[in-house]
Amino acid sequence: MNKRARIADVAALAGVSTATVSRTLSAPEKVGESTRKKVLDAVKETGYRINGAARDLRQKRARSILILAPNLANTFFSRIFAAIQDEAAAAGLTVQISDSRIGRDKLATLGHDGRADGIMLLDASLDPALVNGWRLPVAQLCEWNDLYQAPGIVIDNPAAVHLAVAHLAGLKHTHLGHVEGPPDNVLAISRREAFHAASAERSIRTSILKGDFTMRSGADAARRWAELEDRPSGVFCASDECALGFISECIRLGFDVPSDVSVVGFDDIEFADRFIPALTTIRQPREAIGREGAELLIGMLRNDNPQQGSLRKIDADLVVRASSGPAPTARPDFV
Amino acid sequence: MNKRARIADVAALAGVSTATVSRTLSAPEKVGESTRKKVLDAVKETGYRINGAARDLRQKRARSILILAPNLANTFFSRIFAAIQDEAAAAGLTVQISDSRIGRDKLATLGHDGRADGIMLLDASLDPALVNGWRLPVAQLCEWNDLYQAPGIVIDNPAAVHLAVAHLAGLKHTHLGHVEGPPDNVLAISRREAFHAASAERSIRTSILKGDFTMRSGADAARRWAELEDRPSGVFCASDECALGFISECIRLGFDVPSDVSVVGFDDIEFADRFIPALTTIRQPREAIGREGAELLIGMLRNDNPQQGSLRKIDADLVVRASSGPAPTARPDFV
DNA sequence: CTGAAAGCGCTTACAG
DNA sequence: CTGAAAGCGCTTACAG
Repeated sequence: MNKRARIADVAALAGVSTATVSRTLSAPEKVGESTRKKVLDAVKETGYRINGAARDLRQKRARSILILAPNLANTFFSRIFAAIQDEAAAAGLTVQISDSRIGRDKLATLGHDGRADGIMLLDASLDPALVNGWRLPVAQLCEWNDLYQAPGIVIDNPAAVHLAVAHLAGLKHTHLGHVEGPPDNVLAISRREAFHAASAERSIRTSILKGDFTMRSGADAARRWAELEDRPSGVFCASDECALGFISECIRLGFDVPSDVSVVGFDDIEFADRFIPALTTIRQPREAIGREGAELLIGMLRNDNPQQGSLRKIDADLVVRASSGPAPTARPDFV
Repeated sequence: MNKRARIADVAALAGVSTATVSRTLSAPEKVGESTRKKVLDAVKETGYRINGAARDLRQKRARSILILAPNLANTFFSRIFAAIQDEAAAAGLTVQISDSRIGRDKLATLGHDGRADGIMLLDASLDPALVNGWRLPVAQLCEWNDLYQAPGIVIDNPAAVHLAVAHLAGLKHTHLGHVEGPPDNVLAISRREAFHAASAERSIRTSILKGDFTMRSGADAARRWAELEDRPSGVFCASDECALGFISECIRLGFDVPSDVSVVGFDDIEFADRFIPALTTIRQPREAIGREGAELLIGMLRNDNPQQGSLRKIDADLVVRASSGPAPTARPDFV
C-alpha cells in the first residue's frame, strides 16, 4: 500500500482490461462469474478504490449539490442543512456549502465549473440575471424571488401570520405591534403585509416597529415600544431571535410578559420552548423544509427538467406557549 | 450561448492552441500581448468558463475540503462552519459537509475518491484505523483522539474547567455538582476529570449527575438534583444546552437560580446571554476555532506535511453572568 | 462476455 | 512565446 491503486493496476493484476474492471464494479451482472472473482480479488489485494473525480468527469456530473445561504452562522439553517445532507447522502450526492455573499464572480463560477450538479438556494437577494445564468438546476428554499426561473419550497408565510394574528385577536388584543424584518427581505415583506391584512380583517389597530430578525433589533424595538404613549398589548415579531430579544429587554425594563405584553415569534428555534417565558411562535418545520427541498432538487437532477418557477408551500403551525396571554383589559382581575 | 464552451472552442475562435488558452488564463505573463488579447476576446465572445472538474483531475487535486461532524443540526457548529467556509473561500477552496455518522464504507471512501483535498474532523469517536487510513491530510477540531495521526486545534478544556470551579469556589460554594456529558465523549471525559481535579485542589465536595450535553438531559439532571438530600449549591454543566435545560427545570420545580443553586455552563451559545437568568459560562471562541482549524488544514495542504498529532490549544474564557451567585450560607442576608 | 480505443476537458513538460 | 502530444483516471459505445 504505497501509492493509491488505479484501475489499470487492478486490471493488470487480474489479467483483464480496465473496461472489465469498470464493469465489474458498476455492473457486475455484465461480467462472467470467474472474471468477476478475479477482478474482485485484485481489487481487494490492491486496496483499489474508484477515483470519483475521474469517474465524474467522464460522466459529466459531479454527484454533488451546493447549498447557498446568506449566513452560514445562522442557527436557523442548521437543521435544514442536516436534512438536506441526509437526503443527498441517501441519493449518493455530496453536499457543498457556501455563503451566498461571496463575490459576484465567484457566484457566477459556481454554476459553471462542473463541480456541482445543482444548487439549493436559500437567498432571494441575488441578482436574477446571475441566478438564471447558471447552467444548473436550481431550487429555492425558504426565501423566494419571482424573477428566478426556479421552483422552490417555502412555507406559507401569509397563512402562518394569520394564525398568529388570530391567536392574539382571540386573546382580545385590539392593538397589535409588529417588529418587522429587514425592509428588503422577501420573508419580512410577506409577513408584514400579511400582518396588516390579518389585522385589518379584524379591525385591529397596528403599529410597526423596525427590526432585522436579530436579537439586538428585538431589544431595540422593545425600548421603542416602551416609549410609546399608546403601546400595543400584543407584539408579533418576524423571527424568534427578535422575539427573544424583545422579551428580554421588556423584562429588563420592568414589564411582565405576557401580562403587560404578549409576544409571538416566528420560526420555533431550539430555545423557543426553553426560554422563560416559553415563546409562543410559528413553528417552521425545518426538517421537512430541508428534506422536501432536497427531494425537489434531486428530482430535478434526475429528470433534467427544471419545472420553472412553481413554488410548493408547506404549512407552518402556531405553537402556543407562555409568552402570550389575554389582553390587559380582558383579564379577569380587571373585570 | 447554447452549449457551454470548452477550451477547444475558444482556441479555435482565437486561432491558437488550447495550451495557449490555458496559459492565458492561468499565467497570462507567459503569453504575448497580442495573443493574449485575441484569446481574451474569444473567451468573452464564447462565454467560456474553465471547467473546474477537468482542471482538478488533471492537477490531481480537488480544491475542496470536507468537514465531518457528528451532528450537523447541532447549532454549536454553525459559527465554526461559517468561519471555516470563510477561510476556505479565501484560499480558493470549496467546502463540503457531511455527517460523520454515515456508514463506515462511505466514510472510508471519502478519504480516497479524489473529491476532497483534506478533511476537517470534528468527531473523535471514529475508528482510528479508518481515520489513519485516509490518504489525505486530516485536521482535528474541538474533539480529539490521541490515536489519530493528525494535528488539531482544541480549546484548553482543563484550564477552562478550572476557571469555572474557581469561580464557584470564590462564591463560597463548598459542594459542587457536575452534569457530565456522554460517558464516551472525549470532551465530557476531559471536563469531568478537570472538574474533579479542580475541586479536589480546593477540598470541595463533588457530586456527579449523568447527562449527554442535551437540554433534555439537563432537565432530567435537575429533577435528580432536586431529589438529592444533600444538594450541591453550585452546578457546573458540561454544555450550555444542558445548563439551560437544568435551569429551566429548576425554575419549574420552584427553585431560584442563582439563590438556590448557581449554574455554570460551557460553550457560550447564542442564547446564553439572553436567557433569564443570563448564563454564566465558558466562552468557546468558535470563530477562532473555525478559522485556526481552517488555517491548519490549508497549511497542511500547501506543505503536504501532516505534522502528525500535535494539538494546539486555544484559551477559553469564563463569562460571568446572572446564573451564578454566592452560596446560600455565604449570602449576606444569612449572616 | 470481453477488449481496444476514444474521450470527458483540462494542463504541462517538451521541443522549437 | 507557442504548439503538438501526452496524460489525469475513469467509462462506454463499438466490435467481436
